[in-house]
Amino acid sequence: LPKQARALRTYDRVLDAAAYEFAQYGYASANLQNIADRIGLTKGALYGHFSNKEDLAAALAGHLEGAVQSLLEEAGSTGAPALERLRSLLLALAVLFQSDARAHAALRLAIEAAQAAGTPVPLLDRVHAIVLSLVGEVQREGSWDSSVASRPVADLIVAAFFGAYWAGSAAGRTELSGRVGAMWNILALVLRGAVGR
Amino acid sequence: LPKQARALRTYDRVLDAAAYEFAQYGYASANLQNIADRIGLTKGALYGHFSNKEDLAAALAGHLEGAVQSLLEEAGSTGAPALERLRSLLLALAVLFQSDARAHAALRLAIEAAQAAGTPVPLLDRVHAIVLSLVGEVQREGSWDSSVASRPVADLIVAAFFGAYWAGSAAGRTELSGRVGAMWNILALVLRGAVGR
Amino acid sequence: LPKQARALRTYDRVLDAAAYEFAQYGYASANLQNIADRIGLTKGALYGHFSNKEDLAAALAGHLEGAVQSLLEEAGSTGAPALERLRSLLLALAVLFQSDARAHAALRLAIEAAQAAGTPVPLLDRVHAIVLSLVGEVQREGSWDSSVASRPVADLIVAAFFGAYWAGSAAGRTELSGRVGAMWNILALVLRGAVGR
Amino acid sequence: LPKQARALRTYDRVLDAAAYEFAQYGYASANLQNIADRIGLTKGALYGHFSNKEDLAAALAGHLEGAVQSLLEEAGSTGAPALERLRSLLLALAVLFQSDARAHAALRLAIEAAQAAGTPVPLLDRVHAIVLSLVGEVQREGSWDSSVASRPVADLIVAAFFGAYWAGSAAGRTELSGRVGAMWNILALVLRGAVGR
DNA sequence: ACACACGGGACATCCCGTTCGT
DNA sequence: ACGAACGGGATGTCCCGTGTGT
Repeated sequence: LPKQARALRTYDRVLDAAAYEFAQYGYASANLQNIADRIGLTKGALYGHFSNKEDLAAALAGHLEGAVQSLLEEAGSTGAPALERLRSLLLALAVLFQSDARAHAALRLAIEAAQAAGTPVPLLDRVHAIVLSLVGEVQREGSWDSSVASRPVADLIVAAFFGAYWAGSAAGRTELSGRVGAMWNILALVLRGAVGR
Repeated sequence: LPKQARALRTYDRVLDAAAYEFAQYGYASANLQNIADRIGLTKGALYGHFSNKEDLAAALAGHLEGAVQSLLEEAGSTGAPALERLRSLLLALAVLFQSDARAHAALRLAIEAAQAAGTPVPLLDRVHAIVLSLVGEVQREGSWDSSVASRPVADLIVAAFFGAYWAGSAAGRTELSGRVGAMWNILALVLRGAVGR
Repeated sequence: LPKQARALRTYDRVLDAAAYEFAQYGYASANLQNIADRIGLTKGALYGHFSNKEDLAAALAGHLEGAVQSLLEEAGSTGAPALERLRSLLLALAVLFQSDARAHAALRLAIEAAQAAGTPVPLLDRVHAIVLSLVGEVQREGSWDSSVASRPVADLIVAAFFGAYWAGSAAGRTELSGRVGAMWNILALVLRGAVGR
Repeated sequence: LPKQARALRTYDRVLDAAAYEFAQYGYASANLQNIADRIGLTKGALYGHFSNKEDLAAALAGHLEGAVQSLLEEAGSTGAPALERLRSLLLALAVLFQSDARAHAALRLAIEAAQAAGTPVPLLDRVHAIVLSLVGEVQREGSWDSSVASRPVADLIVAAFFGAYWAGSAAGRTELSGRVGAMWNILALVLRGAVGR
């Protein structure tokens, strides 16, 4: 673990540089030389902070894990109506992936790893489970039509938000949260409207 | 000529093997030796059909291009109500990416290339444009509420369908079209419901 | 496994070049570039024959293993007096390590590995066991004094012969078998002489 | 001064740590970080005492040089029968390499260097010369048969003792002097026995 | 036309030696 | 003076693309 103040800052700069590189090129094409160059370091200097390329990716994954964990816990609490917690969760995720380059990169790496291994993406599974649970609560609270199966609704929500992330990641991330907000309004409108029928 | 016939078959087998490799590992980590091994060929034989790795990817991209082109043209025709054409387009895309390994791989490669270049994915842009146009038509036809801005609706639809693709690609592609159909039902229900209010 | 005639020759040339490099510099300091240069190859070409540096060392070890195995089996047979078999074994080992560069290198690598791991050298243990057994036979046959403990005699023989190898390896290997022969004469003389007393 | 005293102690501890590392892994694979870790220092601190890796090895070599020099001078003196001086020299060398980790390491490094340079090991040459001289004296004193050529006898003795060192270094160095003593008894027995013929 | 071997180059890894800050 | 961070370079690994033989 780094002990000096400068080392902590360097560690962070390395992590950020790696995030941009991984997000742009993926794991295999990410170039440690580029990462070092981005912050004026040498490859040898990186080795003092991370023991190898995979370790860099793991650090990003840990960062994402922590950020998502707190959001999911917040969404699982009972302090607010389920509808509000669901909306907050989705917007918070949108803001996270838009503003936090490390989370952005870690998500890409997680998806790549899952595709290579032929396994589901753990993060998406967990988010889906929470969303599914919240949709059920919202329906029981009477805000949304209970006759609609909750699983397709959860599928739709998760797919839409992560799909927006992918589509938006190429188109420029600045507008992600705005578009996610607009999409949410549409969704909420129609799901609420379905109740009124 | 029989020689040409076998060559064509080999060409196709190479393309399929490359599709699976690219879909699983992405461009950079795809291994030409593995591709050759998948169909019992040697690397040297590959170069009789494709001049290099990029050429393989280009062939897959061309395949996807052709398949999508016909779907988009169909959606742009005027032979059916816009709502039906929109539904058909989305389901057809779902079936395409689920059943056609080459399209699946080409989509991943297109997204990777766009992310590396920092440009939008042309395919997604084109689909989005068509969907946006169709949503407008549906609204003008009175099937959906015209007071809702059509762009967020198109965003939602595109994001949801390609998001479902990504989420589903990890979770097993067999159920993709089923889930897409269910999601479509939800969307159509609520968008129609909004009209009824 | 290499299939073509040229490949077999190249494989052998690589093995020889590696033997000289490993024998001279040991495992860690052996340079694959040097090995390739010795036979006018590139490092990349080596990769077609050996998957990595350790694999090269393993091939040499396998070579030594086979050579020693046949010598030990010959020494364990019963076709000749034990004294003669013991003498033949030692001279054959001397000739082996003097004339076979691969065996020479493999022995050095085996010793290095054993030192790093803190374990005994399997090869030396096996030779010692055979020698100990043969010494016992020689004593029971009456050629050597039975009142002398056989273990120190075996220790002496093994130590002398492998020690001669080490001392001789630096001083030039050409005279190894000659010196070993002379040493053997001394040993046989005195051990036989002890009987006569 | 107390400062100097501590520095001397640290210097010694570094030397010991380096000895164990060099003895186990050889020069190339010895890791300065490991050496520092063994005694709770950092690499930077090492460079306060030694200017580089080679300097560390040179210090060990100097240590061995001094120890061997005194033994050889003792063996060259005329205060005792040659047979006794020869026996003492060999046992003293055995004890040295068994108990003194620095001497042990330095011997390995000396042998490695000689192998890399293609030159004989100076230490072994000097020991061999002394032993050869002593064997001649012993023969002239009438303790051993003069008709036996003294060079092979010296070869045998040197090879046996350094061979025992190598074989024993892997098998555990604790019993080295015991085995050397037993081997000496065998040698002395037979060489004396040869006289009796 | 295929199979195998080979050339070439890029990259991750690794560690020695130095330079900062404390 | 000690220790962490850093620079630099060498080397093993790996794979794409080309040749040579069958």
